[in-house]
Amino acid sequence: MLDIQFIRDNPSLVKDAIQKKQTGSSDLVDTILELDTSWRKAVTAHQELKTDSNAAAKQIGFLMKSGQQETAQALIQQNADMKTRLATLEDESRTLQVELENLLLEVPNVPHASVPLGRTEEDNEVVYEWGEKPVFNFTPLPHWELIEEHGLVDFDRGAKVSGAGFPFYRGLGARLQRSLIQFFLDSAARRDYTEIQPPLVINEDSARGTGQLPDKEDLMYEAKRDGLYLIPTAEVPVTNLHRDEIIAEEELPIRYCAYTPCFRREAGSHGKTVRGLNRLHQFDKVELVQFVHPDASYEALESLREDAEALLVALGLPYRRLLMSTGDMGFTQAKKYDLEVWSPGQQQWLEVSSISNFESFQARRMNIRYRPAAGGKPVVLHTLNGSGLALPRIVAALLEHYQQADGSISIPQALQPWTGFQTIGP
RNA sequence: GGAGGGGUGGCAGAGCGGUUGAAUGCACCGGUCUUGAAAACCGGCAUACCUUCGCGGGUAUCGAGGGUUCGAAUCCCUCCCCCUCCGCCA
Repeated sequence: MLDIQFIRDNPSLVKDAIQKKQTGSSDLVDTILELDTSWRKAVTAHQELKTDSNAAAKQIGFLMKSGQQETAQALIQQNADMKTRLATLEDESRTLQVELENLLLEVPNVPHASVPLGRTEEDNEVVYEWGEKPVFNFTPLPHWELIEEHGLVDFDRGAKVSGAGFPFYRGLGARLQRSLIQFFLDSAARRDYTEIQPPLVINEDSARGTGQLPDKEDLMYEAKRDGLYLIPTAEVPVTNLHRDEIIAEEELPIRYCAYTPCFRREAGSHGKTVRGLNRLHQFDKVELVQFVHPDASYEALESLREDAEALLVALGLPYRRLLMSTGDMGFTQAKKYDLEVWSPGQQQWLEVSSISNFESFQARRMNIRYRPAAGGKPVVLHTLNGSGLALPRIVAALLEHYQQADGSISIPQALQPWTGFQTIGP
């Protein structure tokens, strides 16, 4: 969420952000400012009365101790109505505060100046493209046919055992995916990310911290009985790792990588875009997360992006980088890139990474601050994250990209040290 | 899951109904002393919010929430977490 002080100082900027992000009416800002004024009035009134009552209590204590019971009793009588008046004022200010906080959660992050204005995904800008789309002297198959042919993933039995979108990977399919995970993690380690194995379930506070709650509860599987959610991405537990902490400035930047399965309900997804490995309820992902000094977050965004792109380059998979427009970038991000890999068997781009700078938006919700080395008050830091990378679509693109005329699939050289095999098939 | 013990500032650890945001020690920062350092001594050292042009003033916070009371870190209730023992278990 945004700092209330920032909204007080820059109401038109915030209104503008709401319009650009298409998250609702910018009247919200006026409502918030009015509420803020009445809240502050109520707080002041309550605190002033509380000052009086504290003074009276102190006085009574003093009288009691010095044996002046009667004077003390008189004072108690005199302030008999204090309690109810206090309770009324407290209720009032608390109600206003809760109302205000709820509205603050509805205000989206302000997009960075470099983000293109847009309404839909059509308005995202392709800012970079790498690699050549492969040319085949045969018709390339989509990955689900290659998978079927080589017995790499079993969708039907997954559907029997768990449901659609919960496949079994088997044999070389399982080994290929595991090798990719290992490759991604090892690459991250070389780039100074500390590996984390986080919990795969999170409590409500954590879901709120990264912005899954309120509003996006439909995204997550819920273990109602225990008040827990299955993680939709490692971003949630890993970013919450430092919730409610004050970090020494010298420790920044903090960089974490984590491999986890991710669980998403994906309610309402159907059709050919969800065929095969394109969209699953459970999928693997290596996530990169950074906690950085506010002055360094845009630099960090570019380096995080490079960390992800280096993986695609190493695998030799053609990809493009999209700079997301204001209308398509999401509620919590200030700036976001998507990386899409080319799927020759489907003749379409597949999103395999999403790389975002949240500035202080998440960190303020989570109350993550750093203590300036020069001394002074703690300052809210900046958080970023990006996939490095999401597995199933990489597997899909890799199978399709490296399929051979004889039906076999070759493994890119860079990956072979991890797989231990050079081909799948024939 | 059962029984018991406990959660206090960066850490350790007092306080167990009144003037306590909280003794003391350690750590940290500044100063005195010293050629320099150590030691010793002196001083400082939580967070959030409200208010003020500013100095400052105020409110809240002793795991979380609620209650009793003129007054709660201290008493009561609920929940969370940690430790010990028992049970179960990869």
